[in-house]
Amino acid sequence: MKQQELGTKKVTEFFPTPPFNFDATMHKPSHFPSNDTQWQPGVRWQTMRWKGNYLGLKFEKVGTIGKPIVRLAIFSKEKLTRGYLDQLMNEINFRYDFQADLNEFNRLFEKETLLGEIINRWKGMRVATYVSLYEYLIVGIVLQNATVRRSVAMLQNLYEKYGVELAFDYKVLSAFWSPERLADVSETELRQLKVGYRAKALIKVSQAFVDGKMDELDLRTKDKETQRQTLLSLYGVGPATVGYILFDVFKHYGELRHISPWEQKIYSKLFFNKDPEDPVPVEKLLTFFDHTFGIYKMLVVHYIWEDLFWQRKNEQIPWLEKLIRL
DNA sequence: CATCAGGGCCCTG
DNA sequence: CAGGGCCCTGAT
Repeated sequence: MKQQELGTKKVTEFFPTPPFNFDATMHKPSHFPSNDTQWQPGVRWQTMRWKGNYLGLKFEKVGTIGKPIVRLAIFSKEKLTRGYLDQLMNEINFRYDFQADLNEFNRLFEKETLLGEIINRWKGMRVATYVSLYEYLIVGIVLQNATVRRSVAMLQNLYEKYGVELAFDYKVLSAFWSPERLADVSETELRQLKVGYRAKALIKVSQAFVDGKMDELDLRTKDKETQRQTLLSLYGVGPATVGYILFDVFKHYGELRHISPWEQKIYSKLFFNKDPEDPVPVEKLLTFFDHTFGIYKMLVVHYIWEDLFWQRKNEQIPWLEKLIRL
């Protein structure tokens, strides 16, 4: 892997809408580990490839939940222009959902007996996506039909062959390749990285970004169903992957219409205290979420989901361990 | 040892 | 619209 030294540093600040929970926004314990990021309480490091530049980001918690400030150190090879920085800050505001208004959401659910407790515990948590749409698609594809261990290995292999290592703030973290880099490689070459039949999808998705068929900023201006159809037109991208993207990347808090078997078991346990061996039918779960949580249904699920995985960091949850295919 | 489903999706009939 | 196949791997 090539390495780049990011010696230039520029510090700036964000003012998220209150209430804002730094750690719950900047670290999602349910995500699988990858070498492009690192977190400790109050600090998150992240690599970023944006508009042709490689960047190292270091976010730090400065303010409080009620008066939030996020300090961001941006590391780059060359000095960045004012215009570039302004657009970068807009992009980060969007990806990390810093300007979200969750007042109505909080008001609607904070009084509920069990849910309210969870929402209050993580009050101000945002739907943060740390990568671009293209990069999220790559992650989505390596997740398909694989164990966590295998997905981690696939992404690692791809990083080693096509990615870049960025050295900044005394750390070395991996960063993504450009879509151009993958668009013309052979399927055989990719298959050597143990991605299996996903090779074809990785190439075709890359090509869609290169020839402009897929454009993240343009898609953001479209409505949800147009976004869905556009994403579904990508080879190797189906309803499951698109569901995650509409929520995580495009911030549709009510997007939930696909539930995979392991998620079904977890929801059955959490919401109905049903044994994973005998889960609630998916159709019933979907109707329940829709009727109870409406336009916020996936956001509610996200709070409960992350709460569960935060617990898992501290204590063993035996029934959960069985459902996570490591 | 074999078989099978899977943190899906495509293609066929 | 149902069902088989696909890279692999872990479970049975």
